[in-house]
Amino acid sequence: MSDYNLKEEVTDKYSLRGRVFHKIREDILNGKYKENDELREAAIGEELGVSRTPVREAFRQLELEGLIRIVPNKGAYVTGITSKDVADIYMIRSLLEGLCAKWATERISHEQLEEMEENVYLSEFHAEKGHTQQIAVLDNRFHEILYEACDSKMLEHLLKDFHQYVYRVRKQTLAQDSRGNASNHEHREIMEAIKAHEGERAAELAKLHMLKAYENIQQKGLLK
Amino acid sequence: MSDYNLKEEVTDKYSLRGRVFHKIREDILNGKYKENDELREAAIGEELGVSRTPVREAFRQLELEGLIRIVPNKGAYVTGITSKDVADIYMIRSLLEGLCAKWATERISHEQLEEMEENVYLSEFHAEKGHTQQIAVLDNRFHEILYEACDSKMLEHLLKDFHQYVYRVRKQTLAQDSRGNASNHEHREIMEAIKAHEGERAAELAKLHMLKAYENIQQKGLLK
DNA sequence: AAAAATATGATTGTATACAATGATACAGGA
DNA sequence: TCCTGTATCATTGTATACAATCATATTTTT
Repeated sequence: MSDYNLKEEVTDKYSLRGRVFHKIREDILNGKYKENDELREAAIGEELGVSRTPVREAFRQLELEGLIRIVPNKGAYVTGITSKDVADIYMIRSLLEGLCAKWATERISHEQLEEMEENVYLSEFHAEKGHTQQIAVLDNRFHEILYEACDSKMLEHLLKDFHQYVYRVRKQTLAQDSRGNASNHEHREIMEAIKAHEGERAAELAKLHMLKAYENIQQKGLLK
Repeated sequence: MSDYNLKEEVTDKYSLRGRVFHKIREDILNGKYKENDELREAAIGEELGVSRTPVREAFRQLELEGLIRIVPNKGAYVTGITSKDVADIYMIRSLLEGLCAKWATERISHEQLEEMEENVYLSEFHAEKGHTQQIAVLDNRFHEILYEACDSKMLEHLLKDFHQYVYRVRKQTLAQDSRGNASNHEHREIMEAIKAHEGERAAELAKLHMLKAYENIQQKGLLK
């Protein structure tokens, strides 16, 4: 946040430093490194076949993203997400996704709208077949399309960061399915509101979509 | 934001790396390094009396904060803020400051409320005397108190980042005064709504406060 | 003279060396 | 036994050395 955090991802995605950064990040989000685990520069460097230098630089970035906490002269520790953090993020996201949907209504390109429609159809198809894995991927993509369609680098970056940040929690929910149908229906409604150029309705629906997603997480008792 | 960008500032504020980071950041926000300036690792390291290593690490963080843009194998360049960026940020901030004010209403401590009241009184005093410099400082502080009072590390960090990010633009507005009285009055209204435990009203007022601040920037033609 | 190829210098990227710091284990004394 | 001081070791912090890359200038070729 810090920062609105507006890093340039595209340019460095394939540089060595970029790869180290993305790899560690992925390992944290996927749960390989767990809450309060200590990350040692040398060990990770060795594992990735690089020296400590790029690892250290990646650590600094991960700290700013809030995934690790660096205690000077001591070490780097994976930060935990408290249930309050998750609650806060979903509340913040509900506002921002609403704004995003409103802007997207005005600014979405033809191609983006088509991909969104396709996404909704495909997701409904996979829901019938019970393909939870594909539904999860499509759910992620639906929101990404929305973020890109709002045509605001600031908002897009912010929402993508939050989206990733709660991934550790969401992973569990998505695996449990059950909300898949409801979620798909909400996606369809948002898409149709955007298609009909009803910005305010799209905003309201996107906002509600987030609040319901949070309720689901909460009810399932996925949070401590 | 990225941010959410949730760096740990306290722990490293006085480490060497931390100092380098904060110094460069300050130099950018204060305008010493201007839009599209190229920052050379060696030159800055020499100026600060350190080697390139801590400078590089600071660069990585500044990139994530969106203050500079790193082109691999080429260099680091100060990012410009477009007028659209500013517009987007103020729109986003209006939503988030609203949420912040609502939460603050429920969670503000006695000490924080007292400091806020004092802040409002002092600001009105300095406004009468025409002390623009003090008004600017108090204005910054008013919002910081609000951010801290909402008792959400996530939201606090996000808002502080945005606050800093638009500092480059706001500096000019604040120097021009003129909105000082209106702004002070809005601060007072927000404070009183919080004091009266009227969360929704505080939210609405805080939201409006942001939108008016943006209108002011826009009208003054401070943006390209 | 124009274009292409090459050489030169400056700058970033990475690895490594050394210094500083913190944690742990052990020894000595109360 | 418990506390304290010291030694040792692991780890991070910083500086430096070298490699890779890019921009520019120079030379060569047509």
